[in-house]
Order: sequence, then C-alpha cells, then structure tokens
Amino acid sequence: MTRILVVDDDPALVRTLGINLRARDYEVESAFDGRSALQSVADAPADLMVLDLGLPDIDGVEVIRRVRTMSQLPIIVLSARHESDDKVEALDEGADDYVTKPFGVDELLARIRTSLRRSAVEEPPAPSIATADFSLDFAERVATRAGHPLHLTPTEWRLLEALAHHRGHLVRQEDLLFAVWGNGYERQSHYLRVYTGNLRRKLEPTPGRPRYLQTEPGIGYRLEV
Amino acid sequence: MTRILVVDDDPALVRTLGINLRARDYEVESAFDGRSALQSVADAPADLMVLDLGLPDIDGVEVIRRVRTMSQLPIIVLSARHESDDKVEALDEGADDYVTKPFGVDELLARIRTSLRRSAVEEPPAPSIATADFSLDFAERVATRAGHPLHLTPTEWRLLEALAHHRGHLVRQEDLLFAVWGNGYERQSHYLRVYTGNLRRKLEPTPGRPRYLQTEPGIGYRLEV
DNA sequence: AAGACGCGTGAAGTCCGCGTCAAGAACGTC
DNA sequence: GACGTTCTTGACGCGGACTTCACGCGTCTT
Repeated sequence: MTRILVVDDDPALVRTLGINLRARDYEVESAFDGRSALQSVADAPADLMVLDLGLPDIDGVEVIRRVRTMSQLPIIVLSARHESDDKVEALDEGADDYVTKPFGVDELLARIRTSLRRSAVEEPPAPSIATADFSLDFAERVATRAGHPLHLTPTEWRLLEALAHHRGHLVRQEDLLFAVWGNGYERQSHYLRVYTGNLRRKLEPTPGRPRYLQTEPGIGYRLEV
Repeated sequence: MTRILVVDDDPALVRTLGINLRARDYEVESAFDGRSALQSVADAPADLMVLDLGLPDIDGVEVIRRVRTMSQLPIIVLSARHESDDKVEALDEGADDYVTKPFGVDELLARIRTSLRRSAVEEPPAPSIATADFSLDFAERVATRAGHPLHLTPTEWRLLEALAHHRGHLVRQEDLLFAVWGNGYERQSHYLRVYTGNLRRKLEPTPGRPRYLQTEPGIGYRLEV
C-alpha cells in the first residue's frame, strides 16, 4: 500500500484531500505543521509527500531542506502564492513537482502518479462494478448496459469514480465537488444535480426512481450496489 | 525532477553544461574529479551521469567500473577526438553512449533524453500484430499494408510499440508521452495528436473513423486488435 | 396552508480537446 | 554544403462536453 503524507495547515483541505486519496486506495497520513511533518518523516517515511509551503511554524522550503537530510521521497509542493520565487526555491531544495492553489484533484493525482512512477512505486488498481443492469470497468474506462457498450463523458466518469470508491456509503456533496471539479467549487451544487441526472439517465433502469444512485437531501449521494 | 551528474575537470564546460541542463528543467550536480564523482554516486545516485574520460585523479574507465558496482544509472561518456580506444573500453565497461568533443549541446541533450528513456522503459519488444488491414513486426521493424511494405518513422514506431505493449487496454496520455518522449514532456499532448494522426493515416482503412487506434478523450488512447 | 428550500430536468450558449494542415527547425546522408 | 526526411510547433475548425440558467415539483418548516 502506497502511503502519502499530506502537510497543510488548512484542516478542510487536508480532510477533503485525504478523502480523495483514500478513495484511490492510498494510505494517507496528515500533518498540520512543519514540526509534526518532520517527525512523521523521521518516524516512518511515507512514499510521497504533499507539502504546503505556507506553514505556521517552519518555512516550507526549510521543511524540504530538512526532509532531504533524511529521505529522498518525492515531494509535491502546494502554494497559494503565484510568485515563482517560491517555486524555484522549493525545486532547488529538492521538491519534485509544484501545484498552485487552487487546483483540481485530477491534476494533483496525475502529478502524484508521475512522481511515484519516477520513484518506481506502483500505483493502486481501480475497482470494477457489475450489477444486473450495467457494468463499469474504471481501469479500462468501459461501461456496458445490457451487454451493449455505453458512452460516458470524462466528468461522468470522474463522478462515478468518486462514488464508486465509497460504494454503499454516503459521500458528501463537498467531497464530490472537490473530487470532480477541484477546490473552490464547494458551493456549486448545480453541477451535481446535472451530472447525477446524466448518470441516472444512462445507468438506471428507471431514472425517475433511482435504484443505484441515491440522494441524501442536503448531504450528498450514495452509490448502492 | 531528473538529476544529472556532470563530471569534468574543465570548470567552464561544467558551468555551461549546467546552465543548459537546468534550462531544460534537469537538476544538475557537478564533480571535477573521479573521487568526488564516486562519492556523489555513493551518497545519492543521480538519474544519469555525464562523464569526461580525462580526469585528473582516476582513469575514466576505472570510474565507470566502480560506479557499476554501485548503480546501473545511464552513463554518457565525453572523450576527446582521437582516443577511440577509450571509447570502446568505456562502452565495454558499461557506459551507455559516448559523445566526442567538441560537441553541440543539442546533441548531448538528445542523447541524454534517449538514455533516460531507455533506462526508464526497459521493456522487451512488443509481440507482432496482424489484422485484416495491416501487420506489424516489432522485432524486425517491418510493417505491411495490404501486402505492401509500409514505412514508419522512429517516433511512430515508438508510439505504436507503447500502444501495442498494452494492446486492448487504455493507455494514458502521460504514459505514452513518457514512453516516447521521455521525462519532462508529460503535459505536451500536442505530440500525441499529431502522431496518432500520422499512424491512423498510415494504418487505418478509414482514418476519419478509426477502427484500431481509438481515442479516450481527456485520458488517452487504446489500440484495439 | 403557505412559503422556503433543495432536487431534478431541459435547453441555451460557451468552452475545450481532438484532429488536421502547414511551415520552420533539426537531423542524417551523400 | 545541399538535400530529403523527420520532428517540432503553431493555427484553426469542428463536434462534443461543460457550464449556466430557468422552471416545476416534492418535502420540510412554521
């Protein structure tokens, strides 16, 4: 199991990021300041580190410097600042990649995959789903309905993926929005209404009476299989 | 970030090389003699090594020999014009490529890319493919279309190989780019558009409506046989 | 009972990614 | 040094995907 250490002083971001990473079958560890991040690396280094540069106690670049004295694990830096000074400095100190906030999970996941591949850690597999009415293969991106191939758009796949990883469990709107559209969209629940509608129209035998994709009003959605 | 170790006793050369490599987003480490080069490899081996054979302290070939006891990282040898004996010897000891001084930076960069690519994807050639419309023999690098020989460029072969290696499965854009163009090109999906277009024009019976090389928008491509 | 709220649906306008063409640069060959 | 091939990069059109809005309906609140 691939372990990822997320370091950020924003608890909300750490939480949503953690949920999304766990949904991809990564094992997630979190730290909210530089000190505990360093402690974590010293104790049991993860396979990859996602590090916010703006930490309360220690400067982010300094964290990188100290981590590098202990481990060569890939570091992906997050920063709200657009100044390239930080970027250059962080990369010089040994960061592997850089993502500016706000960012989409997809972008971060892609960079995580790339960094892990460079450090020769294999990525976790994606699950598949098969019901009486449809089947979904996330690795191959193939969906069938009554034996016939079914076309799903990229956004529909992303939403389904976020739901499928927590199959049987309630997924909050904010988490779905973050998983599919990235942060900064926490309030725009129109998206979810439109795309859950699309999915039900394509997957459910009776879209008006959903059997698999269920609504939890005010909270979120649940994929029941 | 890919790290390259440059070893040469000429500070001016090390400096200009460093500038050019950093401009290409490589991380550069330098050493001016064999001893510190070996030290560097022992401490934290880079992803690739550029090594001048004429070092002040240890013979270049000897450096290669000792490096090979520690690491399999690609080694590109720099040598002055006349010493062809050294070149052969260096290759025998496990160097991957050589460049004779004086050389162009572009030439060295090209060889660096090639070596990194080789070391990253050390895969056996994909097995042959034969369909109703064309046949591909990767070991022999021979393609035919309707019985007639068909010419494919090196890049087209590499792309086809990357696809054929996972035939029937979805291959992500990032993976294709990495396999064909090497590090640092993960985001330039323009290449893929051009070269998938080339391949379809040469292989598909109706390039406008691909039967074998299929697009998964936003994700990647799939070779269906 | 009336209003507020959230969800589902359809439809319009915009945007984005893909495929295509073409020109210039780089490379290898003679 | 000239030529042909290959690679790289830019521009552009097109179709599908996304975003956004308006509206109807059901449920919950007061």
